[in-house]
Amino acid sequence: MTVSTKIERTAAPLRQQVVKLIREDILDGTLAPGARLVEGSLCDAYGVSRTVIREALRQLETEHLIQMLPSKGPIVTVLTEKEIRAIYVVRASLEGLAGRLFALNAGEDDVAAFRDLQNRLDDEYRHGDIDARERFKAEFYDILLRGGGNEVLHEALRSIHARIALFRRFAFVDEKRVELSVNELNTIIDAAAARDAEAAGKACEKHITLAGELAIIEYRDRGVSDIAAQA
Amino acid sequence: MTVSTKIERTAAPLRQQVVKLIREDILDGTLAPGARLVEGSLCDAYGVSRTVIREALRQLETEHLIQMLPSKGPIVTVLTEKEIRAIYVVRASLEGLAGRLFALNAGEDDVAAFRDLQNRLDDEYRHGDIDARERFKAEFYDILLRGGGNEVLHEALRSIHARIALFRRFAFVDEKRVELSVNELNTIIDAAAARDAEAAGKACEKHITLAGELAIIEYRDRGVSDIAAQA
DNA sequence: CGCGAGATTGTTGTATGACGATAGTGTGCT
DNA sequence: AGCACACTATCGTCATACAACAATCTCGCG
Repeated sequence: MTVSTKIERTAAPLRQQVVKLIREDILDGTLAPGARLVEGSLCDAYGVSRTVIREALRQLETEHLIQMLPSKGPIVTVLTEKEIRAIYVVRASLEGLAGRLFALNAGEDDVAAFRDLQNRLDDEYRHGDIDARERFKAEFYDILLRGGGNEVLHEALRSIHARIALFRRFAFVDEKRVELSVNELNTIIDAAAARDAEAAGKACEKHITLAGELAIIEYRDRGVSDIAAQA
Repeated sequence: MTVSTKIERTAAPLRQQVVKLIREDILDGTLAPGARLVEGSLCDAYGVSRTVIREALRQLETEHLIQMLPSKGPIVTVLTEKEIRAIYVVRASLEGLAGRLFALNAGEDDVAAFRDLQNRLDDEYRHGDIDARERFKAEFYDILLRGGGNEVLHEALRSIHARIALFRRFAFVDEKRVELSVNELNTIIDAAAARDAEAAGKACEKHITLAGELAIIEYRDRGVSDIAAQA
């Protein structure tokens, strides 16, 4: 159980802080897919009672970040190739919707934010390191979804992004993919700013469809499936 | 706390049975939007410990079926008009995807099941009572999503359907809407059986967009918002 | 020396009781 | 009547306990 920080007992439901910490540890790979989450260890690691841990696990389970093996306990979710494909299909569709909604509903300030982002694309994304790219992409989605004005979609995509966080990172590593991404992002922003809902939607969808194909390739190349075996 | 059944202490995690029971009580209106869910009462009602109840609440909260009011406790989620709109927009998009996926991926047996359903459309849906229509629609989605072969989409739509279960019922009440639905369902099934992904997708999407408009009208007509006021 | 039965351990599922914090409610005093 | 204060209801959290079950280890027996 090698886990990042302990918890500071300040304010806001403890369990939410715990959920956040565990989620972060899963998303950044500290807790690898297949890793067991033993309640007792988590109590020690985060310094809270089993009650809190268990409730946090319940939530993470509902978010599909962990799976309960019957009479064995929770493990970090191990995705199969089929599941990854399925997720990317849904994700592509939802992000297509996000693109359309932005074009339809975004305020001028959102468009301006997109344009600003576009200006920083070269510095921060093309020439940035992995973390910079990740931050950039987070900001991109922030603007895209805020502009779309659909909180339900926002939440749904947040959930989906979390489920495949490990694979999303791959896209930031492959330099060839980064070049493609830059073009795609430019296309999306241009279409969105031009209020061309159809084009923006298609561009977003295509962007994710390609990302999905890359994710599958990476999934096969790297021994991600090995991790599953250890379970 | 007027709640349906007690729990029989047999097998399968108690909390899952409790989640199921509470969920059913919410979906069928036994627990109305805005109703408070007091842990103690739930313990009595379902005959389990607070531990179990609290974990169940955590899950229902993540599913958005209940909301936690800070320092007040959980209530059955009260949807605003804006949220309903947002949900229907996402739902329309996802069901559009479901239609396309069915056309692309369904096996001949799925198509046959659809055709069979189509034959029963008149008897069971057009001339059925509300419960019959609800069952029919459930079967429709079962086939549609099974044929699409995307479990992630299946799950996402299951969740969305649960969130607006109360509004979905409206569609089964309005006779004029039922006639429209019959046509739409016929269109969907025809397109899906013809493997016309584009047409099937569009038909599914349109079906839900119309349903969403009806839901909003019903939401305004009936004093659904009154319930929110009591919170 | 190997193998299987039984003991031991690790972990979850569930229950119980306790306590502080907080918000709502009621009561009594002015 | 108005306001302050005590009381109550409820949640959040903790600690503890125990049964059920699986995995593992051990020891005795062939």
